[in-house]
Amino acid sequence: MAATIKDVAKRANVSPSTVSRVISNSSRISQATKDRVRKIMKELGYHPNYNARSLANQHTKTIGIIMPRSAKVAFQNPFFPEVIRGISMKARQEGYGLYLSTGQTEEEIYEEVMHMVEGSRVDGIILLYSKMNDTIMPYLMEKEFPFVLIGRPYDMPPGQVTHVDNDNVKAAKMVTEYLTLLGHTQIAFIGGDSEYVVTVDHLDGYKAALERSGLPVYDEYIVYNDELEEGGQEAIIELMSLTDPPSALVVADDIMTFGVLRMLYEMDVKVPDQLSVVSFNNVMISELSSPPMTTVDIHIVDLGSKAAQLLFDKIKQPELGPQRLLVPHKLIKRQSCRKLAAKEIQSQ
Amino acid sequence: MAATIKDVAKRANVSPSTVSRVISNSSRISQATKDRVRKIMKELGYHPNYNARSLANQHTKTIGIIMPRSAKVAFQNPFFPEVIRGISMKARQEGYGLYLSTGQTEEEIYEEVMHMVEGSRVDGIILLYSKMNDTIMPYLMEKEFPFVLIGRPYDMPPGQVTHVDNDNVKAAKMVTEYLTLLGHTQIAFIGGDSEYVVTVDHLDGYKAALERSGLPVYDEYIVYNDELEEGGQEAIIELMSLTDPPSALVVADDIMTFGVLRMLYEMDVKVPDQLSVVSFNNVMISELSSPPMTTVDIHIVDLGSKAAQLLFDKIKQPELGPQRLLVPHKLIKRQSCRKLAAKEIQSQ
DNA sequence: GTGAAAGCGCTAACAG
DNA sequence: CTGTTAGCGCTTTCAC
Repeated sequence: MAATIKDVAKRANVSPSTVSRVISNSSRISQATKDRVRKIMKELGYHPNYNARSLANQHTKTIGIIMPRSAKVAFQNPFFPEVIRGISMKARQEGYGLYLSTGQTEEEIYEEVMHMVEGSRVDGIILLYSKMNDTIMPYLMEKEFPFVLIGRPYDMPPGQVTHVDNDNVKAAKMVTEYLTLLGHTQIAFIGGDSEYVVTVDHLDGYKAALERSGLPVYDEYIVYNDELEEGGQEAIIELMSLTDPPSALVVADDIMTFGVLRMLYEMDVKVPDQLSVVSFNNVMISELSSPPMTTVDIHIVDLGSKAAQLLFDKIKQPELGPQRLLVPHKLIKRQSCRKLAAKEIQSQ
Repeated sequence: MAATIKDVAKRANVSPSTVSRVISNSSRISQATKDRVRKIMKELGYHPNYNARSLANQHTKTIGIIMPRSAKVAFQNPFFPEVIRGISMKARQEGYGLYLSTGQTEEEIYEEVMHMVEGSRVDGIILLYSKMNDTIMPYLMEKEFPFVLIGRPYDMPPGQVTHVDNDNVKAAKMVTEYLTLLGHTQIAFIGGDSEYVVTVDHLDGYKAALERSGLPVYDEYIVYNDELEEGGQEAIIELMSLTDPPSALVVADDIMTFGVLRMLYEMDVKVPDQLSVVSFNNVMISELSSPPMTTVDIHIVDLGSKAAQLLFDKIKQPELGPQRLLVPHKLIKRQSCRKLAAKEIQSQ
């Protein structure tokens, strides 16, 4: 058995409480005893027992990370590893540990969260996704348990939940306008899973841009997909077999774009010559597509570390009201878009 | 404050121990009281406190996952998310939680592991990597703490540590031979970080294959890189600027291959016409490269779930000796390799 | 500046 | 089949 606080106490001829106080570096202990006790701790290889400590002082110094259901798809997407990296950096800095959800279905995840919360397994929670009809968030709110959302709450009175997000509407509007500025008028949209809030935001931005440019919104130009690359592939077939196929594409996600690009290659449509493509995220390998893709950098790591920061603030000062943080985005121009020549531009 | 076991006991007119027993579904409790107590638990919204439980029965039902240092590079590579997914599936099935390391340097990780172990934060540990001169493994062995290694122990008497691995030597030999069968005699090797055991295994296999085919091993044909795609790019420049450049490449990793492919494209060397490429891992997006890459599927998810299984076995039966599991690999032929015509084949 | 004692919430002998 | 009791290892009043 590992050495306990009592063993140290005995050896140092002090009481357990004194040892406890030197662990927490209390100011009411003389430097002399501190030194002596610490020396003994070294000798005995003493390490405080986390569970005992958590039990006694009612906090765990660990935070829970909730992945979306279907970790399969999730983990394939570099988005999640990246936000976790962001969280991880901040957590380490603040001395917190990370507890990962493993649930595969909505119910499993719900149960898991419940266990984390009611079983005092974690001090706070970060939700890595935001979807509609979510049951987790309402639960957390009702319990008044510290949590922060990465993304934007939906179906909910505003100003209630602490979250960090990109301005996805604006970003989508921006890329769509970018495309119109290049002369495109036939711009299609391939969204992600329509359950996720980010998808509705993208769509809103896309529509707003079209309207602003006086361009019509065609329903056939709007398709959804939730299966990442495979999804991207199906979507593109649908789109390109239209009688009036688009000359430009707004794609929800870089990985999906890989699939789109691949499919396009096989269909022998040249990017960007025949079709321009922009997407979102700027994941590491984005620059390695052929051609290198133009995409929106959403600063994923920041999303993670900011979320963690907000959570720690909340944990330390529970009286803090709901916070909201927007992390900026940035268009990364590479080689998947082309400016149309004047004569190519179709009139509506 | 959340309801405790005492609250339930009082309400149900039983003793706390009885409640405890219904939680663990002891066979010595009558169905009647079980039902009654469970009903009360529902009513009160009772959930057992994890820390108290862990403290009392000396186990945590959670396992630690140790990532290699430089989570930056690590997390970029889909390998890690994938093995975690494998672990995650098995863990959930067995009712275990996942605790993730966050350390960025060898020392930080060492400390973290120490805390996990000595602080009774986890019941066992999975090491996601195996490198030379590692300090973590010796520590774990000395403590006789349950752990399993993904990869192969190095610098260590064999049969000491439980691990799951691919036969990387054989896999590398296989792909190299595949290349020779296609008529290639000038085969270069781009390895990963030379500190990692997988890299030395790849190299061994590569060399063995060359020797077996009576082909010489050129030092200039062997380069290492640890920075994934960027590394891949540097490596390829070195190689192709040789007076006698290779006609085929064995690359350590799919993501690196993306970089290689990209660079090759820019240098205007055609794959597979001018250069054949094979790599390892068969990560999800591998099939989306241009051209789709030929690679070795190492069944990453299995690596993870098998490792978890071995760990749980070990935890449940500590007397169990060191186990070893090899997960099979499989060559996935796609379009990055070409068979040389008879007249193209260089004589040595 | 330090010690004694109670308690965090649960489990596990030992009784009965 | 169920209750009593004594911890698990640490923190934290309250004394002195």
